[in-house]
Amino acid sequence: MTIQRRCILDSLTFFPQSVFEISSFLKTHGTPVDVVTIYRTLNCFVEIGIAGKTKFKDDFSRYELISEANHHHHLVCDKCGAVEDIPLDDKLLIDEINKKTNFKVKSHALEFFGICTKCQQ
Amino acid sequence: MTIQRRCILDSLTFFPQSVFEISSFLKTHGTPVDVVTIYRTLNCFVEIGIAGKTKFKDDFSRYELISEANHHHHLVCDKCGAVEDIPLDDKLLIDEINKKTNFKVKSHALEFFGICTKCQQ
DNA sequence: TGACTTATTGCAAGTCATTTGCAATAATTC
DNA sequence: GAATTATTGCAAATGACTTGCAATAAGTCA
Ligand SMILES: [Mn+2]
Ligand SMILES: [Mn+2]
Ligand SMILES: [Zn+2]
Ligand SMILES: [Zn+2]
Repeated sequence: MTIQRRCILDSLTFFPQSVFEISSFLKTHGTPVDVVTIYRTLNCFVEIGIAGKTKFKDDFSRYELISEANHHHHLVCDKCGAVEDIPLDDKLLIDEINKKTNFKVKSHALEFFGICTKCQQ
Repeated sequence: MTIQRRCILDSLTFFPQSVFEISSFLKTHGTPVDVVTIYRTLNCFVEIGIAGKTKFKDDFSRYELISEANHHHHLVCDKCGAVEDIPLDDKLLIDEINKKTNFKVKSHALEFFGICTKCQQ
């Protein structure tokens, strides 16, 4: 556990952030960390299961904290790119899959694209 | 409408394929087309709404035909990468979102990861 | 504590999917 | 069929991400 790793961990949220965003945040909060270190650390966090990696339509990865208690899905604005967290009942869907196939579901990504509240005005 | 575009359109399926796969297919079927042309054509197809672009965990894009009548979702095998199409009733989820927020959903991607039938043996 | 071992950092350089510039070629228009 | 316009394919650029490696910091054990 190093200073850099602690800072990266502290800057993670349930809101998925890009490496660029994390890097900017750390720069303006007194502890600049090289992007390479951020990449390596986040990959490590994903492997040990404390962070999740997501990719939306733009093509860079976003990272967020993972917790069983906080399972949720994402509403992504097509206009401004804002991401909203939303808890959804995904049990029915998984039951449906189990009924129809014998694919063994281990994880899932439910993402909805559209226009956020702000951009509707 | 050129020969190349016709060939690319004909090689599309409801099964999402990578540019590499489409390129290989065209090479072994008498009509090699430059990958740049494939990229440009597929982007065009996506813009006019006849093709869909998907990204799974590996990081290259996959393209498939789109049709209202054939709306479906994907089961992606974590082991072999196989993709299975599955129709799912997503109405309830979207209703749930409309009830909880005023985000205006325009499209969605429901992807399930796990182990396919073959890889379970 | 301090010498020793091991893991992490940061820069530079490499990789790989995708995009862009541009001249040659093909399709469309008149 | 000549003139206009769009599409092709090569080479080169881009941009997110990874890797090599020497310097530095953490952890270990007397
Ligand atoms: Mn989230
Ligand atoms: Mn499909
Ligand atoms: Zn928005
Ligand atoms: Zn499989």
